[in-house]
Amino acid sequence: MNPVDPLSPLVLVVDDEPQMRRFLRASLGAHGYRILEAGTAAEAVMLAMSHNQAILLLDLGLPDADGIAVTRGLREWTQTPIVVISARGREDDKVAALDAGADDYLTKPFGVKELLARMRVALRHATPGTPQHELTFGARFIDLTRRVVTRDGVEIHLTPIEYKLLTLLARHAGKVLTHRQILKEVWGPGAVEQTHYVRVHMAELRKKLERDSARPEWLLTEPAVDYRMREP
Amino acid sequence: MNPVDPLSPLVLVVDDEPQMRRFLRASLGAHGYRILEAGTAAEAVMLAMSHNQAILLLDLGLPDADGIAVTRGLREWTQTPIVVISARGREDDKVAALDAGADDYLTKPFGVKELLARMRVALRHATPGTPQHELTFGARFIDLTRRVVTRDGVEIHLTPIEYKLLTLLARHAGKVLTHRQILKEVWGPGAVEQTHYVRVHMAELRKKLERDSARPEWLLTEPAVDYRMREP
DNA sequence: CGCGTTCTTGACGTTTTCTTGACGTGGCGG
DNA sequence: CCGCCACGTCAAGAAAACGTCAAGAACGCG
Repeated sequence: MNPVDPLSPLVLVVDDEPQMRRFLRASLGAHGYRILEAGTAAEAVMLAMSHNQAILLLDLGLPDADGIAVTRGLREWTQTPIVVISARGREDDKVAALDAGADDYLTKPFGVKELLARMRVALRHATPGTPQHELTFGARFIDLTRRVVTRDGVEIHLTPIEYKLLTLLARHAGKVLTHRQILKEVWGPGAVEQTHYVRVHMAELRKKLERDSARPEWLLTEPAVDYRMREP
Repeated sequence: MNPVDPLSPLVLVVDDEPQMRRFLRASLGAHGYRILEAGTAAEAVMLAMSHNQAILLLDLGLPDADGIAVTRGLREWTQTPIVVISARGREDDKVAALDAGADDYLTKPFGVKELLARMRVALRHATPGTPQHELTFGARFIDLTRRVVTRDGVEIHLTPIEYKLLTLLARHAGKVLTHRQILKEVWGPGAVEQTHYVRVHMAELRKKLERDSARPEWLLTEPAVDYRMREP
């Protein structure tokens, strides 16, 4: 799995020890996960709210709050799987964490392979039907897990290139992308000169997604540079 | 919770040691669970098919079959949570069991409180009130326990590969699956390049399941990506 | 061993998608 | 005002992907 593939699950790692974070970043990154890191409970909650991560790895020994309370707090508003990683191995700790809403509990030290296996379990539990990765633009939805795009509730068929192009722009919404960047990502590094490709396929995308393709609301042109998608 | 309340969760305990079963019967019974017991894999599968238990506690060291294989077999047709309880504590054993479809893995000896907590986690993961032993789409039914497919009430004979292909698509209804994913799941990781297989067998499936195989209503093609089953 | 079923493989026609070139439009500076 | 440049549009043909059929290999079973 490509590390920057938008379909690879986003993991929010919460641990105050930089060493542990480095370790997890390396291990998970090598297995195709995208990582988000937090060192405090406050940071963790903030990131959890602003990002649509697929799973959360939570250390209980945080400097600014009790991990059990953090878990309970998260469960008030999100169902993202939470795997607790803790140095505390007492049975009561496990029971408390699991009853607070955690989905699994691993005691340090643990094996990476077991962690990955338990993460896979947690990820496949994610209730089917609820997309973990969804992007919204106006009345348009991009369901990244199902690879389905809808507009006003109606499904829109996109060819592979159109879909790639759209997700690329959507992931970098608000940012201006140059021809070279787009061509490299969608067509591969060999086609960096074919600026024509982008124009043709962008036109096709606009026809399908914009109300009036002559006056685009979302897929905007940045003259002399290239394209940009409006932020939601 | 009243111990004899018919609404209390039914637990299928699979372990060949009578002592262990007695222990679990007592512990779980005291917490209001109803118990069903099996000492062999064959017994376990039979009971699992005839009863609608809420959760399954499975010992890996059974006399007549490998616990991993039992797990995999059960996962062909049921989504009942499976908590593995094993004396084997090696990381590879855990990974194998979890990847085979188990939802949790406890190493003997374990604390009852932890077991109960993990059972609560597994139970709250279970999709509320829907024991998925049957899939429906249109006038077609897939009975996963009996491995029988019907259309308009008439039974349809499917070859093993067709059945695998159909259940794969049906379980991921709505999601677009790439030919790589399909080939890996149905034919195994070695056949990832043989995109032809899918086309031929998909055609066969459509002939049997669709009214007009030229204009499929359920088994849809996603050009240049692969296939997708319409959601019910 | 012979039978029927299922799977693999190849060939070929059809459909969809991509590329490519021609041409139109509009802003901007000379 | 004109021409340049970058972008937008359209359509034709090439390329890739898909659907179908059928022959032969592999498999399981009596």
